[in-house]
Amino acid sequence: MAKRTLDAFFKPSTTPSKRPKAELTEPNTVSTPKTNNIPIEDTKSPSQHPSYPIPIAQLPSHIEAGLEHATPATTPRKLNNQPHLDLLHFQPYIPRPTANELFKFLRRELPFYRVQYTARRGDTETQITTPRWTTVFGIDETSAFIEQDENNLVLLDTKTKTPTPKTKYQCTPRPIPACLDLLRKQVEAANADADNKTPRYNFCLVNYYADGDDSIAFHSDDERFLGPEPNIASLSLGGERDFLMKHKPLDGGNVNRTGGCVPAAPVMSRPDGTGATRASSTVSGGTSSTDSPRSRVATVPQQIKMKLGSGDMVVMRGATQSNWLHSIPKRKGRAGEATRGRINITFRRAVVPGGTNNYYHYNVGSGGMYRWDDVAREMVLQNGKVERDTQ
DNA sequence: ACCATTAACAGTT
DNA sequence: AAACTGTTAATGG
Repeated sequence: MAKRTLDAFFKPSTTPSKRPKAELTEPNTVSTPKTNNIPIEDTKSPSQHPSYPIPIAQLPSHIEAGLEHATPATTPRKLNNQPHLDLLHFQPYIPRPTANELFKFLRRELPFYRVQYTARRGDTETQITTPRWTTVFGIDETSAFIEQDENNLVLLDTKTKTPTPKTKYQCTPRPIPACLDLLRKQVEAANADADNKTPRYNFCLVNYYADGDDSIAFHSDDERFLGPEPNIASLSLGGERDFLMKHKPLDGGNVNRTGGCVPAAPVMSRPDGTGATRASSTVSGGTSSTDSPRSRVATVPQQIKMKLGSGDMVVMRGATQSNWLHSIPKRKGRAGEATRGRINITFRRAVVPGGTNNYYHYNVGSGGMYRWDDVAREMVLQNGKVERDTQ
């Protein structure tokens, strides 16, 4: 393993393609194969790092094989037939059986959090418990985890190539573990454009929707810390859930913006300055009879509903985030579908430290860490050990 | 086809 | 943002 130089790392070719991305991407975690009598695939040591509350297992060889040989499982369907809409839907990206195995693996191996935070609404403060389980890994592009000695990742400032000062972040950034980093590389490759340019994600957000009560409200991932026209790949694993999209209101008025994977930090306006993103209404459809005809005009919100099944991947790009809202609504346990548990993994690229702070704040927070308990069949707070937690 | 019940949806807090 | 409330739509007996 010729180890690349720092310089090589920070100047990852501007040459698109060609060189396997593996060369360009952040090294991640240990990879010390033990050569015993056991198949090396099953002896790969877990990803470890001081920022992790627990070691994170590597993918079982059968899942890894499935990912490498059968991905993408289908050619994506393009959805760009509406204003500002530009997305790809792989149905699926990972073959269902493999996706289901991956779902169980990640649910069992990753640390999750039920983040609580306060939101200021005008003059009132409300306590909010995020209605889903979350976790996150990654670092914005102003820093990078570099393999210093063997199996030792240190955080360096991208420009100065010197150790990142503790004061740079209000959180403890964590490198993307090997099991997710493999996915990251493959998803990047699957997104090569006509010029063979691929996105370069540096963040991996994971959501676990345990049942139909877990959800995410309408929002856009359009914070400035993602740069303009962000490319965000969203992978679904496990139970099927509805994914809703609707165009942001067109009319003037309005203020708020929604942000990122949840509450955007401070309010900011869209890159184009119009700054409006709301989850409110608009409507009309005109089905109702009680509605007086005069009261509706314009703003016909086009709404899209799609089922996201295990292994499906949606990639939102271009003007999508600045013009569309999306959500995973609550669902009653009907055909048992919404009760099956679903994991969503999103890959994205943050360009400034504010993004890192925001993501760790809202996806890890400062509360306890939970892990899936296969016997109890639910997330269980990990007591005892722990934990110096972020920040 | 009708009614009763529940889920989805729009609007407010 | 997310919970809550009132209204409409879907469902199923």
